[in-house]
Amino acid sequence: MNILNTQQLLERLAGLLRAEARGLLFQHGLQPVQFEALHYLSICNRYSDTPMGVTDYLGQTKGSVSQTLKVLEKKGLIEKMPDKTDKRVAHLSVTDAGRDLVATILPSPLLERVGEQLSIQDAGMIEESLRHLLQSMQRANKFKTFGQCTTCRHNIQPASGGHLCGLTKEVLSRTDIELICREHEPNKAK
Amino acid sequence: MNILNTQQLLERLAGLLRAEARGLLFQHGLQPVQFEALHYLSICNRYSDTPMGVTDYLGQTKGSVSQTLKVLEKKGLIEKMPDKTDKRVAHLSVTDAGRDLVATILPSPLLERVGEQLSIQDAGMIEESLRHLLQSMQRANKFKTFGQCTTCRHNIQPASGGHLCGLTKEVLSRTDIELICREHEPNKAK
DNA sequence: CGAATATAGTTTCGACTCGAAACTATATTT
DNA sequence: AAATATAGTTTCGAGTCGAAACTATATTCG
Repeated sequence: MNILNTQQLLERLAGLLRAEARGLLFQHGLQPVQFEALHYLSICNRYSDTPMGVTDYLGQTKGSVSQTLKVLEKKGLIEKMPDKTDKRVAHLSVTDAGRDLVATILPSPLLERVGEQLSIQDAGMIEESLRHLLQSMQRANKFKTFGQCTTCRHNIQPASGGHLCGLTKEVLSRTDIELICREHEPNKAK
Repeated sequence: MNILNTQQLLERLAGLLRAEARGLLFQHGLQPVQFEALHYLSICNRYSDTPMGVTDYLGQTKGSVSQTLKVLEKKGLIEKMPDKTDKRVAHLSVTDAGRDLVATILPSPLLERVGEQLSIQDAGMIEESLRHLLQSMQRANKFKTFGQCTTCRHNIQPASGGHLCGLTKEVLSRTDIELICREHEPNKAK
């Protein structure tokens, strides 16, 4: 396998999809990250549809997410409702307009056109190849996702500030947590 | 073909590669887009190693690109040199430090490990699938492709041997044709 | 119980990216 | 020679994001 070539192919494929989404999103005045939040809210369960849920999913700070959600709400794509029992938490529901928007972006119209033009065999081979490759990459990582601490369930943020890895019990510097980790395990919805 | 599923696979694959690169890049204080510019300069030919070439490639404004290049130059990763004949244009060359940096990011260490573990047949099928899918998507779209001369309709191979660019009317060396070009336009669909 | 602490979320501020437009300098066209 | 086009830089304003301060509500613990 020509590694560089394969990597280039993957990146250009993903790049085409991202460029298409950016273009469609632009017509609605939305940023990619804002759409990611909207998409997440359209597929997450009722324990995960809160600002903190989005924060965990996106791996950003809650301050940034708060602003992202403000935009989505102002555009009428989501609605905020207080939790019945815990008055601190808010639940976010995607409006009909929001769901319509998600449907225009996903699945990719470009990829759909391609799918129609490919033969059944070609399409099957492509899908099988992608699945095989992803499996291999996960195996090469020993099923680890190599993410950053902000999205890792081992990460603990004590009141004293800074970060602590619950797995190694070590204090992590600002630099540490930007790096990807072999022990990374994604945060699960709470 | 399950479009949504295929799209998800592509995005997860690209996401793994991007997360890995982000982590490595952070150690050098570089943004992903800055590395993209550096990488482009390390593989483009002498008609394309200018600020405008980078601008076309990145799809940003020349103002933004100017700032990106300023960062790369300040870090000693590229060098600027005036064109011999046209005093308006500058050529950008990647320094040894720049090439070293590119080499640590590309090819992906993760993907390299995967390549070692796959069988020849599996690897070939994956690569072929990706190429097939990208071709289909590029045909369904009409994006700037920035490819090599071998796939460019400007490329002419005279009987005398060697290569000739039909656009610039210049003879191209063996190394020339390995580089990607901003003027690249794909050959008619095969 | 009440005080300390933890948690959900918002607001504010500063660093940074990016696009638009003004600007300089050189080439090309008419 | 003048008008126009092109390469590139600088400036400015809008937007994103993280850090930290802040509000409000829950939970823990002495």
